[in-house]
Amino acid sequence: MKKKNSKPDENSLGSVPVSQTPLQRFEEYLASKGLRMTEQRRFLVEQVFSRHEHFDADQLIEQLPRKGAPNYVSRPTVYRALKEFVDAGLLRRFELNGRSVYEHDYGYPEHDHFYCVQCGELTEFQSEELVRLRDEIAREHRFRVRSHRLIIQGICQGCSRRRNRRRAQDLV
Amino acid sequence: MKKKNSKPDENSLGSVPVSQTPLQRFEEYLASKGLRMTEQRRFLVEQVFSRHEHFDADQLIEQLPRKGAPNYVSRPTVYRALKEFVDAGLLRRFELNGRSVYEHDYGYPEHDHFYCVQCGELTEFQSEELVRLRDEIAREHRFRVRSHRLIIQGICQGCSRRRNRRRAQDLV
DNA sequence: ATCGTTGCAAACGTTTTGCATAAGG
DNA sequence: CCTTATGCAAAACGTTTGCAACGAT
Repeated sequence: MKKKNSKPDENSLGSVPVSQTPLQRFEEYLASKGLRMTEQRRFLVEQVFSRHEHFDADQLIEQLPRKGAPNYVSRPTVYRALKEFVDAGLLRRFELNGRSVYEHDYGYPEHDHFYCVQCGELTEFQSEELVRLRDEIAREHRFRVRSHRLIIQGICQGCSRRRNRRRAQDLV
Repeated sequence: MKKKNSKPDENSLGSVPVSQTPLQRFEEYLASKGLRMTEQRRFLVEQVFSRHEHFDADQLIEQLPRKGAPNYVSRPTVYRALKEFVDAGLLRRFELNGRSVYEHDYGYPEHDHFYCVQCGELTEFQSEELVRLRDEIAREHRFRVRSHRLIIQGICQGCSRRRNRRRAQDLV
């Protein structure tokens, strides 16, 4: 699956001021739950926040050292850590084509996604108008909003152009 | 998973006039693809449209005759049929908690969902304003919309009340 | 008669689990 | 020292597939 992420401007809408690094925040979370900071968890936080991109468990594992190498982390530990990261508010999880996809949550502004059914690209967008409308709809239905997930499916600009070009050629 | 569906008024927004039954429409789809109408497919269309509710493959299979009984349909055939129903435009598919969930699409107006993280209830709502905003955002990003999927997570009115009541009791 | 469809069993890919060992606080 | 965390192997989960027998057109 391809991905593209233009990191939205941190100074614009929805951005939460970050006073701690993800690692510090995770340490705090662990402490509050009586859990422990381990080499593996520390390393995984580092890896996960080393690049801002959507990823699934397999993609993360691929970018990690292989079995035998220095910082090897086993598959179950990766899965367990991902769950903790979500609980700790570091990551957000959603589902796409039957697998779990993760993205940065901590210190990252609220946003939604376009999903191109042609090339599989997932692009972010932000809309405060959307959040306003969401809250208004929820209020009307007496629903207490925690969060939401919106994916707009269709054809991205790139694929749209490629498609038209091809269609034009077909006529020649 | 619990479900509740107040079927939105067919005369209101987004509703498409239905000139054929789901079965007729499916027959047309099959014919157009050179596929065949079988007892199993006919029976499954019937079952799927016998009640308007979200369901996953397992829930559907549970409501079907067991192995040995008259209208038994095997698990693989159910899965194959569900895929065909989606292709034929009878059903819409989405993912929730790692499994595929299906809902009526044919003749049913566009809508979105509230998902109560407390009781797992999935409730529908309609908003033409939302569709307008979606299209506007997509236009700005030169994205060609095919469809979208929005789930608003939070606490439903019922759970909200139950929670407050309990909290009030705790104070006594 | 042809070719799509079915049921079975077995495979699949992702995620989770039980358990003995290792290691953080 | 006590308890949580890890790695391993194996299981679990929802879903898909190969194939021989069946059935619609």
